[in-house]
Amino acid sequence: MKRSRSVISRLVAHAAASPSPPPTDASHLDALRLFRRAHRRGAPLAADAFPPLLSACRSFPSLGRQAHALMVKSAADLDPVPATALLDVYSRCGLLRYALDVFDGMPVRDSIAWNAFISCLVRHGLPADAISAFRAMAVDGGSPFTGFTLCSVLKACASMRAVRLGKQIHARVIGDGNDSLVMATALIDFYSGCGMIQEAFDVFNRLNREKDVAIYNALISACFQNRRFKEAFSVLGLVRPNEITLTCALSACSDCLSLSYGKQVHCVMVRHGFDSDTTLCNAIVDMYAKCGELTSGRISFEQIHRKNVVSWTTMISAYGSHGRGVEAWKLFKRMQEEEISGHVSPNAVTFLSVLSACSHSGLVDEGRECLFAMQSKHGIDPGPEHYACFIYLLSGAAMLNACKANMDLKRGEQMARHLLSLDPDNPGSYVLLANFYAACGQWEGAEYLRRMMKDRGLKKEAGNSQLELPVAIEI
DNA sequence: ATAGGGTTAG
Repeated sequence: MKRSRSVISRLVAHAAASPSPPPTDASHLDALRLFRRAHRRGAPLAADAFPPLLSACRSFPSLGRQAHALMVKSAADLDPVPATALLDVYSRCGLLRYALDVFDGMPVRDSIAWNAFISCLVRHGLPADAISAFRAMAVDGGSPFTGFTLCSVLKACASMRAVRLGKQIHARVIGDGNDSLVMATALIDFYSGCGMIQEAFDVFNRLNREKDVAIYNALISACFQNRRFKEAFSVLGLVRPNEITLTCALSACSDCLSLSYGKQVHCVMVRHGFDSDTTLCNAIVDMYAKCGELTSGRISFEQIHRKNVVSWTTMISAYGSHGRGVEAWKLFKRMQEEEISGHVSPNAVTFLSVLSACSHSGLVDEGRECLFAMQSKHGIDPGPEHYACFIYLLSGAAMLNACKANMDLKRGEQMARHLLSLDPDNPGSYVLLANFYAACGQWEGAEYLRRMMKDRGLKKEAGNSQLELPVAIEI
């Protein structure tokens, strides 16, 4: 018996969909409150109540578990429609294990269930498993491939560089007469990922329908990924840009160090009022920093309304690569202070950026503190890259000390000069080099450096030795 | 109920 849509389903769907296109955390919360009220009054739980409820759970991952429990109680977990919605919630919340369990427990799997499963594997960086699932889907029968399937598998092919399979899919797409924009965009992205830029252009040019901004963005991004800057900029001129277009353009400006073009993109962004898009703002900060305008980067960073992890990490690594380790460290500290109100926690990349910044400035104690804090305070296990960075930091510090102890003037000078070129405005670097000369008995060199410091108006603050290196190394 | 284009490190 096919019942008409339950009241609870309609109510929740309505709340989740308002304001119309993009559901927000607030509208999801409204939907959840509505559901709870109806549920407490004893409204019957039909299977069709769950998909809209589960959409609302995307903003509150822990509730997905409770919805799952209700589904088991009402046997809705055996129905492929709500089960697929549940799988998708777990997938989007990063709960891979739960998502796989849902798929395993489904007695009936239609194409959409398979598609959601494959998409989940791709999203979690398991392209080989996604391709295996794709083959299993073919064997399974009764659940034919759809355009959704092929789009997800193309993404897996790009990360696996599975050119043969990707081309087979392309052939099938042509055979099916599927010339949708989404499919063409996925194909462009696939060819781009495999370094086949000409094939990407061919897909674009052979498409006989009106193109949208997403497919232009895919082509522009394809050009940049394959370092075809000239073509990228000429394609850019053909489209009315959105936030994503500008983000692509900015990462290219960072790559080819084109400050003048980057500034123009910044102007376009302001003119379009795109300044609330955090991803785009992050790209602006990065562009200024990579093009040498650290101060402009910092100003843009401060202006970001809703800073996320990437905003903070970008600014920290900007300081790091400019040899401003102390500034990077201060910003990292400030990030943790604002964490309480702003809910922005550092991630593994943030810690690597901090470690890297410390290593470029010889901040051994700070680096060590960072490495320990990531485990004990934030529960993130350091990966090999974190240890490698920390070892590099220790060895750099040990090296200069060794040069000093062995009076290895030539090697020590090389290293100290490198330090100076990284950080010419940091008085600590001059003092370090001067002390190194003094330790080696090169008094003229020491005097020369102190004079140079004075001429450049740099003063070393007493008791604030930024680059003091430890005598003994201990971990 | 499922699919396309974007930012951070090394």
